[in-house]
Amino acid sequence: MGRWEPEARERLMVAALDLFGEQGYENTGVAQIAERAGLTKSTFFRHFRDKREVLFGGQDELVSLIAAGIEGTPASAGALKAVERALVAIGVTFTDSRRANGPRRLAVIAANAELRERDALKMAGFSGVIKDGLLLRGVPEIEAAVVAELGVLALRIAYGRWLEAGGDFADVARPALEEVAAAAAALEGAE
Amino acid sequence: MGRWEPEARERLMVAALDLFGEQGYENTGVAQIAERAGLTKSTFFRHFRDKREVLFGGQDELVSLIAAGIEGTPASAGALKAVERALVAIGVTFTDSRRANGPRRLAVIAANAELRERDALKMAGFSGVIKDGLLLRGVPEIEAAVVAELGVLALRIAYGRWLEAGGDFADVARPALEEVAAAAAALEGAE
DNA sequence: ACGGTTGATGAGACCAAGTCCCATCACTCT
DNA sequence: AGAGTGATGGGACTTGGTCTCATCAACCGT
Repeated sequence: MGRWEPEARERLMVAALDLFGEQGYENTGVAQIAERAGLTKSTFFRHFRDKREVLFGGQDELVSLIAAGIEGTPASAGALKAVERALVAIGVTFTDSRRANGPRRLAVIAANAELRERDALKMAGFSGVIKDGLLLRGVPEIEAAVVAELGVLALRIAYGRWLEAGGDFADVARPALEEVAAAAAALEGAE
Repeated sequence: MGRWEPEARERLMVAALDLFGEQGYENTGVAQIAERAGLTKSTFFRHFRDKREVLFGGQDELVSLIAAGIEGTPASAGALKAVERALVAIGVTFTDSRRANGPRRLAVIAANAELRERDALKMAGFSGVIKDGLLLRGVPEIEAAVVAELGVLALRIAYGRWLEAGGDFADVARPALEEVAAAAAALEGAE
């Protein structure tokens, strides 16, 4: 059965999310996920490097979009503007179907330390691309690191709001970044 | 042999770092680490929840110190000042022996995705305690998140400099936080 | 000195994640 | 039809991680 059925990857992701939600991430075996998708363990690991990645697919695409968004920003613009363009750029991947699964996905990740690890690394990856992109534009080291962290924070905030409210991701990303930047600029000195 | 020898945990950490450096993290088995320490696999997992944690011990202590550092800051002080106190507070754990192993440890972590994941989660954990501590002080949500991220960034920067230069951790942590805060305050708007 | 208790360890069975290798089947092209 | 291609099935194998039970040294009270 199921052999050569299209979208094996999609089927695996759906099956995994369903099972994780029903019985928890740790109580769900890879073989079980594959079975529900009409496939086998071998095929699962052909599509995903490990069990976690079935929940974190598409990161490479986001990284590319972020890098492109920064690189495509006029050299005259500031670092924050470049990050804003990056956040807007990734909006194209935030589709309705992703939004539908978002809350379940977040709940599963929040309930498991192994998945939180992967999520943290994913965010660190975003931060890294942003920082590297800014360094290429000549932004000083510390400023690049600061803006990268603030950008990722804005991304997380915007993602949460987008899951709740829907609509165009850019419409939540821009205000989120502005709020974060405003909070940063308003800080009093530490001495 | 080696039964009841003191500091089994220490011996395991040293053996692990040695073996990871010699032959890589992935080519080193838990049984091998335990053997070099004169112990067994069972005992290894009694001291560390998993293979990675042998490189990340002491996080709980840091988290406690951070929380205490923030809580012990006068309510009149700003968020940045509380974070500064937290960074100074963790300085007591940065001993000479830790500094001696630091570079090797960083190299091993950098070379392995699994370990980078754990490291990223560790940093996210720090960020979380800081943020929670600031929220308890009445700092607004966004500002707390911003300052927490900046604090962790300063922590990473300070740790790198401390590994190079040595001395009192507080003497590198304070300037690092000031630089980060200054870079954040100097940002131009995103519009 | 003796026996019981405690606490860390040893030993081994066991499960699941992840790797490898090879056979198989559907589809395509010539 | 026959060969090639690419995704899949299947099973052996390694290793991280869990669990249970036995063991042994130190301590403690009588």
